[in-house]
Amino acid sequence: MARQSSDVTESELDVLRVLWELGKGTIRQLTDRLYPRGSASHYATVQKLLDRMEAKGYVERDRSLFVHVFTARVDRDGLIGQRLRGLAEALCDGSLTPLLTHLARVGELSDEDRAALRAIIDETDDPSSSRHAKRRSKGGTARRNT
Amino acid sequence: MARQSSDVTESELDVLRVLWELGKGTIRQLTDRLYPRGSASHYATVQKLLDRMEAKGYVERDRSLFVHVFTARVDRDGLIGQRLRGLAEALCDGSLTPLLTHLARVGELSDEDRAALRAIIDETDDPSSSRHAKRRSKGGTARRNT
DNA sequence: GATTTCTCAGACAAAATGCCTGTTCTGCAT
DNA sequence: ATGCAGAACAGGCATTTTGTCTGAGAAATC
Repeated sequence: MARQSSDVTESELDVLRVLWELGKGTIRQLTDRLYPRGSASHYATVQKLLDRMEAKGYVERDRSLFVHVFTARVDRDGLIGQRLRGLAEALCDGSLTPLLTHLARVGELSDEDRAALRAIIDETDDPSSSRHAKRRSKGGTARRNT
Repeated sequence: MARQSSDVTESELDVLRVLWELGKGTIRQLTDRLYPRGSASHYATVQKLLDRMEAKGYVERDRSLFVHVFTARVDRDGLIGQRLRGLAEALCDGSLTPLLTHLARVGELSDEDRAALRAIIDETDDPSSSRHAKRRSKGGTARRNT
């Protein structure tokens, strides 16, 4: 009835952010960063968050030392991709294109953004085509939903 | 401690989808569509969902007739935008650009998609610039987060 | 050996979510 | 008019999530 528990929550995301920043860390290090002058409860809170994140596959735990060391198993871009895919699944029948066009249309783009975007499009383009070919082949490439 | 209740849930999204399809509808119509051969409980379920969606501002309720008629107050594109903005807020410091580049990079694009995207970029581009200007001004446009 | 620090297991309240049961009210047919 | 089908509304409930916290035990350090 409620959520299916596979997404990252806000507090878990806080932990991830610190992990991204530090590269890796123990529970204490993460706790100190998240709750300056934190109590023993906060330590346990972070621990529980890490437990759940490990279960969900978002962090890796190195148990070789007595003091466990945690590493992020997903980076920012990975999370972005995951959420975008979820969004596409929920609202666009699995296709990412509507999201892209929405952003291009409504997102405020700086000149740099536009230039970068054009570069990416050109780069991703079929290498056999010329750089700014407006339209090379008309049919063909089917949309994949996975 | 749980979610802040302003997002659309999965079941609510189901209701919205039917509303988008029909344009508008009574509770009974929506119930029939969502639960073919549904019982009285299903009717109440849909009603509760609509109540909550009205409270959140996602649907509008016409009380002028005895039988209330509901309309979606947000369309698919609106929801997409809302979620994209939330995503940007959570993961990209409010900037939509990383989402855009991610999609352009990883999203499978058909030739049509690419062409359409290029058209949008060109269209959104400052009219004073030439169509494929690689870089017109260097500084300038600040990124807005709202 | 004592103290500290860690891990681990479990409990807890608050909230969200989906579902269901009444109860009341309206409009219509008999 | 009166009874009845259907609608609105209010409230409750079970389940799950989420963030927090407690207590017990194991390991390390002094």
